[in-house]
Amino acid sequence: MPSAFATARVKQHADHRPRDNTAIDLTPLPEMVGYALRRAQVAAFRSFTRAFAEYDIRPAQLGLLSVIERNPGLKQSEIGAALGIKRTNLVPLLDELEARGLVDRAKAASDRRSHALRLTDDGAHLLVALRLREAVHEKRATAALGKAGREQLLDLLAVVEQAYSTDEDGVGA
Amino acid sequence: MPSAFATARVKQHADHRPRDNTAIDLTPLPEMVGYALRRAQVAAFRSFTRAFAEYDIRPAQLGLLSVIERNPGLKQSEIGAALGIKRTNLVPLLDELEARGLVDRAKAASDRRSHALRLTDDGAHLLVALRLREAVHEKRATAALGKAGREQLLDLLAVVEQAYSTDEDGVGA
DNA sequence: TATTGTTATACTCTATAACTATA
DNA sequence: TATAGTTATAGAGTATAACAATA
Repeated sequence: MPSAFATARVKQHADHRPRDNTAIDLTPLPEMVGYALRRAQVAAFRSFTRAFAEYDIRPAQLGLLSVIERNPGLKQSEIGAALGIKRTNLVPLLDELEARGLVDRAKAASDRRSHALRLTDDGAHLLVALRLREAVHEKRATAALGKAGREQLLDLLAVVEQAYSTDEDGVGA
Repeated sequence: MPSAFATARVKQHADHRPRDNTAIDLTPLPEMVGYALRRAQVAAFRSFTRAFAEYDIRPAQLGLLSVIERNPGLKQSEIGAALGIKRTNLVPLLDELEARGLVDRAKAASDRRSHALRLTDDGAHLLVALRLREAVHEKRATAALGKAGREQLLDLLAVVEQAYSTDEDGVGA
């Protein structure tokens, strides 16, 4: 998709946003940030699944492999906190990566309760391939958004995440 | 959160985006659109859950009630297509709304295979309250993003959804 | 034959409670 | 007592296959 087209659309506002041709009135859903986030996230997830089908890797798994490589020896609880995954849900994720021979759980010498996580050689090699595929996949977004649009989106998403996280009861003071 | 602060952050680029103080290197996850989408969407979902806890309403349910009100008499398959919900998964969702007396499934006269969906009076009344709460909840995003930032985000999300949907194998041509 | 709604089922993500072994 | 990892379990979203009633 040509970048010029994408750039033009980025400058559109609500009135010019693409409308459904289904004749079904979705008002006010398309104007809700949460709804738009959900639609985009589901589309991105499906695209990811297709792109990484040959490796049988899901987004959370790529995230784990990536963080473990950049931070070898980290404890499970630390990685879970960094990625927003509860330690209880991290267990089966790591079980699978370990069973596939991609990650190694070693008893830490300093604190024998915890595990020091590292990639195996297989894991490191696979991650190289995954990163290449990731770069191609990411270009999908960049091609449609434009470089500046993509950066802007990342900034706006960080603001939204922050706004909805700092939120005690969900409806403000 | 003051809008001036939000606007300032919107203009930041990758290098100035808020960094983790966990000392854990997440590179390159924060630069991936899919990862940022996921983080923001989960935060928005949790915020929604808190905001609508007293009504016991989830995002998908608000979407259904909203679309049914604006398009009374629609078939399940039509609503499912409009909201991106498979008809098989729509069944338990509508079952619950019907059991709570919010939605009515009537046999359509024209095609007796299908159901004409309508809100009950209770459903219509509840939706009024839900819309008020929704407006308050949505202000969270607007306050953090600014009006222009929010519109920009909606535009960018529409582009991303489109880009990842038009995508056959997830990695481009 | 095709479509509408349905049932049954499976997998993933998220969540809470309680256990174990260490600290 | 508190923490790290684990187990068990439950709820919700998404997915496919197959069935009955109707078109």
